[in-house]
Amino acid sequence: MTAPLPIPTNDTARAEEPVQMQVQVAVPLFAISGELSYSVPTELATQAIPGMRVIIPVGKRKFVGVITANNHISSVDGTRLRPIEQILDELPLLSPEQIELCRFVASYYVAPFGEVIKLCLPPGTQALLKTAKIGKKAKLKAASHSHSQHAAQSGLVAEASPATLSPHQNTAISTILTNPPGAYLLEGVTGSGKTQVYLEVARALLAKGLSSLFIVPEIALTEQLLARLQAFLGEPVVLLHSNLTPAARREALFTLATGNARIVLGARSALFAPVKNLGLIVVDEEHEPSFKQEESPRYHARDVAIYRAKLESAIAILGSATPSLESLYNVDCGKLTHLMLPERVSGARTLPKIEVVDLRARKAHRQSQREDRAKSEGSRISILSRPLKEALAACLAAKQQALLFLNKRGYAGIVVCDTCGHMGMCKECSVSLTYYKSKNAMLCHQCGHTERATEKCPECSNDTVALGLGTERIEDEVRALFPDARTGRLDRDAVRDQSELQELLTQTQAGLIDVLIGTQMLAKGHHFPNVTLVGVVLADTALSMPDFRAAERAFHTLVQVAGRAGRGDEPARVIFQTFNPEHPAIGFARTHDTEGFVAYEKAIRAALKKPPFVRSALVRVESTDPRLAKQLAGLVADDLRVHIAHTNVGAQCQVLGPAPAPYEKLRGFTRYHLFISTLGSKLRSQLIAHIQNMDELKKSVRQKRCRLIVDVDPVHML
DNA sequence: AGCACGCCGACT
DNA sequence: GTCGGCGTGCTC
Repeated sequence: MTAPLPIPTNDTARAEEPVQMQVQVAVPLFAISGELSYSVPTELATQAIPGMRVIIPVGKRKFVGVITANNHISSVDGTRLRPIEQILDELPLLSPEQIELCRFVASYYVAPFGEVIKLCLPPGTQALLKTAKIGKKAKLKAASHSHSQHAAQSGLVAEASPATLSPHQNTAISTILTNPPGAYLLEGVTGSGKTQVYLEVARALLAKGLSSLFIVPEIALTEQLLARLQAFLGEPVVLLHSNLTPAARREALFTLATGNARIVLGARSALFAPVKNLGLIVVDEEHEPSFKQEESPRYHARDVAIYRAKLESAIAILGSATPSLESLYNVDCGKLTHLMLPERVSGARTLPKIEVVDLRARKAHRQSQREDRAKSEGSRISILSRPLKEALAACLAAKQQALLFLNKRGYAGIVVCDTCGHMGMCKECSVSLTYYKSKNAMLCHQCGHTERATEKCPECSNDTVALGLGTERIEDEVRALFPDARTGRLDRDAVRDQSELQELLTQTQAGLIDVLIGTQMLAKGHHFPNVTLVGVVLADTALSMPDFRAAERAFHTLVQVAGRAGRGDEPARVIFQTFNPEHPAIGFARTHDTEGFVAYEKAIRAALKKPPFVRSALVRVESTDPRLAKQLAGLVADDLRVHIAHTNVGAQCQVLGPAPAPYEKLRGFTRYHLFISTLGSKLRSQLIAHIQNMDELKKSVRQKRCRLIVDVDPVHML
């Protein structure tokens, strides 16, 4: 075939040529990281608008893509392009701001653009189109209803404001509403009325015709906020989270895209929702690690929220009782305005007093422990200290409820032979198997592998012992100590889906459970008015994580768990059991001293050059071939260091590693990682681009001999 | 992810 | 001289 002849042109000649339209289309195809260009048949030219979905040919197959840009070209240039086949919408499904948001997320988090665009699309359409069938229902049509009609389609009536807002609440609300749209960190202890501030701001904006988007860390928390939003705003609220059926999700997106709802509540992915006239984005519990998506695109909802709010000239409010160091740093940089609600609203109790039980001191009470042991089921020393047991007894006697928190599932974390030391390990992951007494099984918390519990050592046939603590064991012990108490367990093993979770929460709130034992899930913002005792069985577990944020997370969790107590009328007690009573995360949590903890932790991060004082990225090489993973990670590190030396940026960055990841083996993949930190984000992008361009690495990735994972602003170091 | 292209050995 | 192996690279 001959090459197209270069056509001599000048502006006049070009202007006389027939003009044709060209569009850029984002294709949700894994290997295509950007957009592809297509010509638009003349009969469709006026209908092809950015934000609309189209069917386009790619190779021999057809896909649904999204038009991200359009421009006129000469028809001569256009002959090289394949034409789009069909336009699927009559109105853009994505706003220009949504497209720009996706562009930012794709470039900042180094994710394929098409993959990010998928976050905005209704389910189904992004898939490969074998036979291009898009139902009529799926089409976004120009028909629209007015808001007033819709609010009338529901019969909701807005509820009046509570008679009294605290002075601090009033100050926060007026600061937010009287200034040009800005980004705020709203810090307030549990019970200080943060939600009321969100509601008042949202209502004021609704009156101006502006929509609001509420993001919560997990689906379970949407329920209580949903009720308050509907009652207070008198508007239908669109729920958006990954648990929706495809049909429900589709309907939610189309309702929003056609401007038929103005209040959205959802989990992190709701940030990409097609909200019209956006006036406010609220990120509640902004310190929660679950706002970071742990698969591509690995975006952080809190940071994307700030970006989207800015893009749409909307207000952003990040709320927390225990703000992240990142947000406090952004306050120092002037990117966020700090608003405080320093006290609980009138009517709510003061924060509960927290007692720390030093588990080391129990050595002095060996004798009494032996007596306890004889009384309980004859096993090892009791997990519950005397003060916690006594508090539990008193709580139960008073017909009140108790929560026991332990961040470990199962009965015991390790099954070991006490003769030869053999330990039950997962064959696919470098972790020990967790013993479950109820299932008489051992299972891997990483990959789910399950095997029968071994009473005899597979190596030497002697007896094995189960060591360590888990929620299942706590429940066992509580039942043994208090046979009449009704216990419930709140963890991923006991509660498998949203409906089971809701049921357990309802039961607890109805007083059908006396002692609720659980993991993380227990700590989140649930409201338990009758809980007067919160026990943290072992505050140390979170501190031992191999992660520079371990102390911060431990502090957050402890404060949040403690905050579950004393939300009703009765005074409450909180007891932390620990082997490290003098650890700052525990000490500052004990006195609810966020400021003190932050000052302590900030100094450490600054000295160690860790986030939020530097920009970071975690680069991981994974392979089923352990040698290759190690070798490639080493190659990446060497190459990167040479590049840094050549470009003379050594003073502005740091490369740690390569090192085996904390879970060195996971689901059969051996994992090595590098931690990169830089002073600015531009240098970080450059270093990441350099890694992605390494020939040998690219080749191995292409041949599927390894995987490369780049996590920008990582939250978990695992 | 597919699918074509192209450069090597075994066959008619 | 031709068929087909799969390693490599592209998809507007």
